Amino acid sequence: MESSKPSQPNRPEKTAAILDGAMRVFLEQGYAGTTMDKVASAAGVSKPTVYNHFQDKEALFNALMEKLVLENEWAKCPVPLALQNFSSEPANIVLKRIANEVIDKCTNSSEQMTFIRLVIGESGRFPELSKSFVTNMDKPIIDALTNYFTSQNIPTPEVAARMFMGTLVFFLMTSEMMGGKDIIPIERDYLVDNLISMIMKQSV
Amino acid sequence: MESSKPSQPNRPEKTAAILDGAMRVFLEQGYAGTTMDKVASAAGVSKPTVYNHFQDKEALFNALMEKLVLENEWAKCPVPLALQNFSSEPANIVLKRIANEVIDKCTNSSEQMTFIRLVIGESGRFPELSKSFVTNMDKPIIDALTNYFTSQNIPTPEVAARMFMGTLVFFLMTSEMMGGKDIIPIERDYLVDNLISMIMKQSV
DNA sequence: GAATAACTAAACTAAACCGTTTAGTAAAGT
DNA sequence: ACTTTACTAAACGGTTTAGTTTAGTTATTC
Repeated sequence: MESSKPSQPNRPEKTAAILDGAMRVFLEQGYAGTTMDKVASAAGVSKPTVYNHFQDKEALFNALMEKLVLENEWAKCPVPLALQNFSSEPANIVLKRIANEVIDKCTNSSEQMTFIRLVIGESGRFPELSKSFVTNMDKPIIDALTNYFTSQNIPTPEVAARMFMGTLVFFLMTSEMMGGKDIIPIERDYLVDNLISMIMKQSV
Repeated sequence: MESSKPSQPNRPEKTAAILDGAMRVFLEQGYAGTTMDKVASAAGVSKPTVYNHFQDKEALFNALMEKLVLENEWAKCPVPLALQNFSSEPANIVLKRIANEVIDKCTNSSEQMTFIRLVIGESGRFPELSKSFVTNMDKPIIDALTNYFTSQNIPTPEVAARMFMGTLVFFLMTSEMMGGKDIIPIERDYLVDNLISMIMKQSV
């Protein structure tokens, strides 16, 4: 007789192993460069098992990306949290800690950078992925920064928030992601300190 | 007898046609997603001709990217040119024109955006490509802006230059490239005007 | 008008890929 | 003991790919 459940639950630990292996392969090979054999091998699992847990390559990719976007360290991020209870410390201290956390998170583990690279690289062929990224990663940070700059009496807080993040992202992209550290060098503390000071001087 | 030239010049117009077809395919399909049959077809050329003009897929990709980086509209860019002869107009007018040219160049033709997306997406597997991009595109702009801000008595001109470009790039990336226009919306003129005003207020 | 150089269309090779099937194993429940 | 469930290793079918070969075309040159 027909079994009523079209897709069985399978073993959840295998699902996790497949997603973990898929993450390593997709992140460094891109979508088209990833083969299902490599995924199965990286997951320590047989290929039919991969297809028992996920319908096809695209379904696996989407499931992985959804997981990475939602579980990303930036989402449960220090930025919104640290700014929510507008800490009583002076603003330049708070902002410097935030900036350093963002930069460290990208420079210490190459995974964050590789993930962003993949999202951007595939944003043409997977537009929903990049929109989900903006919704779950950029928007919370921009909103939190905007609120914080509002509380600090910065005249145009939405603009200040984008200047703050934009400067850090541009620095990370050119220096780390694109190997431009020695081409347009700038000392990290010098950039962060003066970025913060230029923004805070606007306070009325 | 052996012909003394291992690689004949071929017809230069065919070389151009191949590069043109390759550009269209590589830009929208990425490296791994591009097939040599699609390139030949897009170029209006037979596949053996492609291989007569370029040794293999990777050589064609590298030749195309080198050409795009060097011939890019940003390289012979309005930014360094417009700033070289520090025009006598007021700084906020000059900067606004620059900002609008950068934004327009990205929003009007999707090609610029697709090119940057490809460079970032492949920067892991083709690190020389992204370094060449930084050298030929980012560095001239940052240097020109730094010189300009120096001439305008902005205290930390290297930082101001990175804030200016970073804010614009972050805006373009989130709004246009990643489809975040409606997720974290901001009016373009509002952003540009206040970005410039916040930087120029630093003038001593 | 024969030789040459650059090209074309089409078929081909060898390898890789996606997704499936087959046969069999290990562990659990009944 | 027998069945069921989740898995494995290996192979397979059919497609796609990078790159080559073959045979023939066009145009120029001598």
